[in-house]
Amino acid sequence: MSNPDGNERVAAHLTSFMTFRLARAHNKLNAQISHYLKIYSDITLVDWRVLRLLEAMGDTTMSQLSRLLQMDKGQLSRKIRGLVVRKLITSRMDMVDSRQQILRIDAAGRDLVRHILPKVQERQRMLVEGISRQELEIFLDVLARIDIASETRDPL
Amino acid sequence: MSNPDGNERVAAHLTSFMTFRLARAHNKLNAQISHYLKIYSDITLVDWRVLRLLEAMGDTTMSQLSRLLQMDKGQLSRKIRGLVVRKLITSRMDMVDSRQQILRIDAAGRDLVRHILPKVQERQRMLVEGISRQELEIFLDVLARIDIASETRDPL
DNA sequence: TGAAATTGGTTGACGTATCAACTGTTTTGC
DNA sequence: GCAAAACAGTTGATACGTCAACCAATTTCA
Repeated sequence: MSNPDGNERVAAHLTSFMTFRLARAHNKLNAQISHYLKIYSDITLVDWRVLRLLEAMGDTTMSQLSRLLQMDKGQLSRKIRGLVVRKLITSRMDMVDSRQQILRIDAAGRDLVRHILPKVQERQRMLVEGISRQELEIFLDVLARIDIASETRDPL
Repeated sequence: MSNPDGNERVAAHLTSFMTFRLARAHNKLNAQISHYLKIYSDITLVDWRVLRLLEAMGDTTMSQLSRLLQMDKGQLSRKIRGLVVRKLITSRMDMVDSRQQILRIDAAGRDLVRHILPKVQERQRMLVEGISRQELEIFLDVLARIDIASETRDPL
């Protein structure tokens, strides 16, 4: 890894504030999409992600959602209850493993997703406007690798 | 480890959505760095970012930090107060514009940054291990463009 | 088989983020 | 030069995220 031509130094410079920039972009993206969701519905960003996942995946469980969304299971538990109360999703006990419950999106939830999705996709399109496919692929690839690398919690 | 059934496969397709992936990576990175900060100090992630910025920028103001961190000014106000109380930074009134106050990192704050920074940089290095310089440059460039694009709040 | 460990989910406590209202200060524009 | 607008920062209400304790069901393995 050590490189006499200063590549490492340059890389160090590049990566300084990398997570900082990522956090910044993330915050702005969240603020933007929350704003849109507020205009077009009365659901929050997390609600949206849960509904979107349930719509795409079909039946699933809380712990699976928790892993996918990389979200606290306690918080998710409360969010799920809210969605059930609002009749956007349903929850029934799993007959095989009675610890878990099977979540399914309801007709109303599906309607909501289908109403909002085009607008979200349009925003998505605007975000990546002017970015080439190749650049986007590299971006997503690097992001995925960072995602994986951020799993280790070994002391440094 | 969870075995990849059909649901996971569909979910993998769904997570190809960029903001979703970005949020996920962001959450994992935050959890990881907060964990490290807890081990090596008693400051939070936001505290760290403020100190790091102040150390790198020299004197600045709250509103400038708010813009840079893309963070709520109210919350920042409370965080700043905490840092001042702990004598990690100082705050004095701007003689030219008495609305604002000038923030500066204190010796103790600087020491803290210098103590933690090497460990943060080491983690940073681990994160980007195996990613070429060119890929990194593209990644950061795309990130910057997404950051800019996420500013618009025009109705879709 | 049965004790110990793991897993799915709930709840409470507490810190943090967000939104809005508010004070005081400076700038803008007629 | 003055009223209106914009700006810097503070505070309060409330929603959200995080951590840890906990219960019940299931799996592990000596």
